[in-house]
Amino acid sequence: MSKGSNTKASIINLALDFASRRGLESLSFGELAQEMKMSKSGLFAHFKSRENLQIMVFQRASDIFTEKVVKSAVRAPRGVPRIRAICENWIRWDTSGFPGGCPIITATIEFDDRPGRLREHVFKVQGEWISGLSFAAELAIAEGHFREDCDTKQFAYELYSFMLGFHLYKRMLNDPGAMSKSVAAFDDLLYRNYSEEYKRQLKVTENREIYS
Amino acid sequence: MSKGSNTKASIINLALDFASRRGLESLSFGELAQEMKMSKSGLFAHFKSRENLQIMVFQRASDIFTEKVVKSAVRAPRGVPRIRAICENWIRWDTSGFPGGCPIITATIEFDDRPGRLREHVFKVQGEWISGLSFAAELAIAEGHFREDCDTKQFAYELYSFMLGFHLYKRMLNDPGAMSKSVAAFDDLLYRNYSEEYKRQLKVTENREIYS
DNA sequence: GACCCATACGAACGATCGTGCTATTGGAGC
DNA sequence: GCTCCAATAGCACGATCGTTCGTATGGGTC
Repeated sequence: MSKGSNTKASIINLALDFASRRGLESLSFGELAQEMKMSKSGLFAHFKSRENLQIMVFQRASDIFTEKVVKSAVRAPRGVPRIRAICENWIRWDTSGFPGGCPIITATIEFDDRPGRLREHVFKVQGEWISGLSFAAELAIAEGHFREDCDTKQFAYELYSFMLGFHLYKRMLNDPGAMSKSVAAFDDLLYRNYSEEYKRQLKVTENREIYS
Repeated sequence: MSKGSNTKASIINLALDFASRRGLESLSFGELAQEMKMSKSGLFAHFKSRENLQIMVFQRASDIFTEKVVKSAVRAPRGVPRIRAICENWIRWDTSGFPGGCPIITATIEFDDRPGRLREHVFKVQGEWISGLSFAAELAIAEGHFREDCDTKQFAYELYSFMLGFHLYKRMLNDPGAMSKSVAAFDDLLYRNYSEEYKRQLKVTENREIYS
């Protein structure tokens, strides 16, 4: 632990910042060493190979993702509140925390046609995330928030698509309306899947708020 | 024209295949020269710099896009038919034609945080495309196909998001249901924006078909 | 036939790449 | 205080990178 692991963690965090901006393929030992003010070979010794470095950096990204987006959302009650928490956490994740936005999206586009260990990692993380979104929708059905006939896989696809759209509007187009467009899309997607019962509950709550 | 321009066009087409798989940053004169069976310096002479090569390759991608997706769709009648044509053309564009799928998406993620001439090109192309989607929705309103209160910019955002989702599901996840999920999402998005009048017309047509 | 200019080639440059090998260090455990 | 081992440094390697330069070549124009 201590010394060695500390610098290793620092290196990975630094590399993660680079990767979020210019991708995992842009990582080089030389550049990282210069930024870390240490020798290239000393830095290299921590990873044994470039591919290992890339994998560890991506692993770190997905760990932070699990912590900040998934685990944090699981604290919210099952059903719609949890799904809303997922959306909020995800937007925050892509907006702040990384200079270049969600490094997982970047890695996905980067490696979708590059066979190898890294692609397998990305594939796995993406698959689990999408399964998680579907599962959250299943829970929403179980809670009576979503319609019984809600297609949870379709829901996951549409929700994730809007997240990708946000990333594009925010990072490439610098659209100041990126957030409001995404929120509107999220809201509408949720509403389309609400059960009649849940809509009724919402109306009651609304009225209570209005007339209280 | 003739000799020189021919080889130059061949180089760009070859580079475009590479770029669709591994991105514009992965292009190197050495590799291209080897594949083209010509000298590195001979190939270099056509472009003067690597950045020029990347820009010309991206320009070529957007030219093909305009031809195969935009111009082809404009031949369809204004309104919903044209929007449907856009969706179909786009899916075909991302599915076939390039070994690694839409090179514009790849370039967008790659350069969204790399200031420079290339980023400006990508920004411009993306902006025009999204404006085009909004405009198609405006025409649909004018034709009476879409509701008067349709938010065309929101429509463009959602439509483009589903395209990004398709790219992800198809290329990274290899989901065989990518196409059906996208078509379902497109259909639903359109339906949500239909005017009452257009829905009525559709029902009549449906009935005619059923009872004819 | 002479000339010209676009096209391509070969060789070389400095830089950087990933990756080995061999010291040197410096702190923890005895 | 000594020993040991993990952490870091130094140096070198072959490869590839983008780019430059000088030179051939060969088809089109006078």
